[in-house]
Amino acid sequence: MTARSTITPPVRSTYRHGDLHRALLEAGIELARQGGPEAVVLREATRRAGVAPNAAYRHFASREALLQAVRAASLQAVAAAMEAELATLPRKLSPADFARASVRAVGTGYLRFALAETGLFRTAFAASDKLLQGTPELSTAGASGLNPFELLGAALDKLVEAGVMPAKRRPGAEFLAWSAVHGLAMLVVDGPLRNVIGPQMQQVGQRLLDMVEKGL
Amino acid sequence: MTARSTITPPVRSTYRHGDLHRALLEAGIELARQGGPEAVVLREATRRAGVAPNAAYRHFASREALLQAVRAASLQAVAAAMEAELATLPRKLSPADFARASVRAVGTGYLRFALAETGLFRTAFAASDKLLQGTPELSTAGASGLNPFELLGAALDKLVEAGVMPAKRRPGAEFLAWSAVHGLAMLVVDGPLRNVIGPQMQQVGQRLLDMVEKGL
DNA sequence: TGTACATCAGTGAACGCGCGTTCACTGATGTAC
DNA sequence: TGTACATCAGTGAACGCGCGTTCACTGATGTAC
Repeated sequence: MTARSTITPPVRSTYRHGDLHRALLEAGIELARQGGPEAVVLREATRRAGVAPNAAYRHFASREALLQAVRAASLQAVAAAMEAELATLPRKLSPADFARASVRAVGTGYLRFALAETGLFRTAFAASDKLLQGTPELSTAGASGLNPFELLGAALDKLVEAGVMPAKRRPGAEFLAWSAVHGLAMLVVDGPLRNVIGPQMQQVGQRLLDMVEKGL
Repeated sequence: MTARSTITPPVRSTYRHGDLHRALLEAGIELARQGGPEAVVLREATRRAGVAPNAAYRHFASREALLQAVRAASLQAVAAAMEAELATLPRKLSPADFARASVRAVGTGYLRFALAETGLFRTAFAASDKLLQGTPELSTAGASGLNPFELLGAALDKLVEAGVMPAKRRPGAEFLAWSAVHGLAMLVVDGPLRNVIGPQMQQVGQRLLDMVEKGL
């Protein structure tokens, strides 16, 4: 999938690199962007940073640790995409409309991100051997301080506050909305609908959000 | 994840294996069952069949070809799970209720399979390097002769026939229903909800199907 | 019915690949005196 | 202000691993005569 780097690494005049931690992380993010989580390869990251393979171990305990860091950055990027979509909402909506539009914006941001940054999307939400136990998975926030899951939760809360959604249906509603949007993203990005949908994606996405809005 | 085989391979008295094609396929399915698509490793399959590694090439052109065969078998198993669920429906429902129950059964079968056979589920719906172009992906049918996608389509057709769903909303409805169910499956099976949901899975699944039913 | 021979399933050995990781090291930095 | 020295970031070489795949082969089968 992603080829080994053939780029001449940045020549360094100093013995110390200066900011190898950051350089490795950025190389890792670039690898994930192009090839998803399995493309995050320690040796390739060091190659791109212009450094011996084992130098990475001064900054990351293992390949898995680097991957975790890349994953965290990916989640942050998902949150940012959602926030960007939320920021486009007109100010002068009624509370009910604003709440509805917020939920849509969160979903639209998610789908947009999945299509635009497939590799990072897959990295953000792929299974990790590491965190099999413990739950602080989604713990990386965007500018608002909220992670993707929390952004969705906040939008759903508005729905209740505005009286659009009965409070008794609120608990667990994140899982339902998230499932719908996540499923479409996975089918298109990584699954059997890669070639089926495509141009109609925008439209299908909006219909899906209609379904969620009506069905919640 | 899945360890190399330490099992003594079945001792063979004949020079010819007899049915190596089938043996390799079954070994591949077992590997996928335990570890998903990336666990389908040619050498391990030959080890389990008690045969030299290169013997596989008499029956499969490449590792990718074996993986395709395993994928086809996995899809067939998904279809079978759906059919099993459909078979439990009471006969004496009204057409409308039967149609609604059929859609639910298809979804329930999908979710059940994803939970019970995680590895096969992931294998069935993972991206393949091979079929990046061309669309005959889901072309493996269950006993009814329909593949999972077609089973869902048939259930939705019944919804229209019974007058539960307006015909104009029918086109593309597969994508919406499938997305919802697929998303929940992926989040739970391979994603960040692995540890969050779990016991409540049954209940969340039914609420999700409520949402789909109402939202379509 | 018996035998030569083509066919082809499975073997043994080897290839090159790239990976993660460990070891003992070297060289620059910056701090204590 | 100058110097000894501890610290620690990066190096060079090597390890073992398991993989997919290719090569020239060997042995059993079954078909043609």
